[in-house]
Amino acid sequence: MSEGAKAKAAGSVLGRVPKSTFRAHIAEGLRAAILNGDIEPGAQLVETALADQFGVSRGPLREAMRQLIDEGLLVAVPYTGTHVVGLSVDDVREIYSMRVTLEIFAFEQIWARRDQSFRQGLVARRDALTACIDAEDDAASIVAELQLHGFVYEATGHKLLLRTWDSIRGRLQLYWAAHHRAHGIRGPRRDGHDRYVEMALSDDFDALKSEITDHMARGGRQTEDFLRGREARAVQGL
Amino acid sequence: MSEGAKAKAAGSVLGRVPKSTFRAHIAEGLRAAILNGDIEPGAQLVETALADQFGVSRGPLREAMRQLIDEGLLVAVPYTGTHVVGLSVDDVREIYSMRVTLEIFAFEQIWARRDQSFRQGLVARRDALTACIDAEDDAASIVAELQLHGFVYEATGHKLLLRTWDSIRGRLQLYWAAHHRAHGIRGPRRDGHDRYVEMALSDDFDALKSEITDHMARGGRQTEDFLRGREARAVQGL
DNA sequence: GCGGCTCACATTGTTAACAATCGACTGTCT
DNA sequence: AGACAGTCGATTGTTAACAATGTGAGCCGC
Repeated sequence: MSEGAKAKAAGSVLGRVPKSTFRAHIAEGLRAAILNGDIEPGAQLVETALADQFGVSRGPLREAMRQLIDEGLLVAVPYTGTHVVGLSVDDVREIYSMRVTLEIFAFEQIWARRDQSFRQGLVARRDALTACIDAEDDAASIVAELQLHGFVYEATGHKLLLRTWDSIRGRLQLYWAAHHRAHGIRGPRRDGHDRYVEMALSDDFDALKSEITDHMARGGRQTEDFLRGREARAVQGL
Repeated sequence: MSEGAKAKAAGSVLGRVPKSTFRAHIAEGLRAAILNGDIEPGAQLVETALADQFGVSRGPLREAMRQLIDEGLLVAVPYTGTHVVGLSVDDVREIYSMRVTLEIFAFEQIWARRDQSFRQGLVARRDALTACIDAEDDAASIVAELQLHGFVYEATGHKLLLRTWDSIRGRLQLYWAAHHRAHGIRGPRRDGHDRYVEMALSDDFDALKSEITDHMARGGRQTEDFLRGREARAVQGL
């Protein structure tokens, strides 16, 4: 994904050279498969089978898996196996509490530098998100919401902050995708983001801070409830 | 390092099984070599040479290098080479601004749960740090200071936060180690940390917040000054 | 003398075979 | 019947050879 961003920044007009390196393709494909739910949380990944499936050798595949491990989507224990990370309520709490802190920090960084292009970019992504919500396209709205929030992190120009957001985004998407697959409907509805963007463009930083806190509290509660229901159903199923 | 912590948690009395997996050893060795300055910032790392030096094949070595890349200590461009990350004042600013936010967040998380063991652990690490400073052992004091701050992150029990701290710690240590090698003396002297710990154990959260902000501002300024001097000297050297 | 081209070298990317380790099954002994 | 040791299969860790790519030197034509 950072490749795409780089290409766009450099001028996307000339059609993006393949740039080789299987590792990147495999990582992308695997990540998509996990977030799509083609591979369930907790499932084991066997290197030989995956290498066969992707049509490559185990070397590049292992490196791609290492990358997903660092992204927090996989967990590996030496000589025994690697699994897709499981879903837990604690993780959701950690993710959302972290998001509150990081996103307020992001706005602190950019607050005085919010220029026209920032406002336009934010509004454009808000509109894209509401369009997806109105079209009832859950998968697209997940991506759109991540891009809306991600835009703030990018706009700060804070590379370390953006890196940290990237390390969280994957797991957040994992939970949202699982929620979407289970219930079909998901996430705060459109007016929630309308208010968020409104505050982000206002001159009242404290109001934005409490809006972010509320926004995350709503999202976190929703995801936690989904998870608890899932756990209850799993116990019933046994 | 997480291995050591795990071994300690499991009971370090029985002398630590090698636990196999070259990858971890190599990563540890390489990281130490970089932080020691045996490999200078900006230097290129050649896989074959390193593999030869470590006495292993390129496979495990590549995976170890991938890990260091994810830690932000190396940068790689496909088919051309991988280098130790260079030192830049922007990075220092980012690291220290991030530290302010993360460390305040950490104390928010643990503030109401500061029990006896937390206080004792904090004081113990403060004492260890002052001992290293009094002994004028710079290398040890760098580690001690990282452990003092790291203890706060660990105490929160916030896995995602700890993970984020881990991703920053390496680069922070890189800058401190470079500073140490250049000047021989480094870091805020002991009373700075005395005050920090005092505030951390007090009941005035706002006072702690401003102490953290000041603490980081001092450290950041010091590191930035060192870097600017280094750059100036490099230009002069050309 | 200078710009572009070719070619060889250095380095990384990839592959397939081999070795080490873990988990479960089975058979035996008490 | 229960517990324990040995063994087998599955999976990951490791290795060395092979292929693809980028870089720079040297050469040629102008």
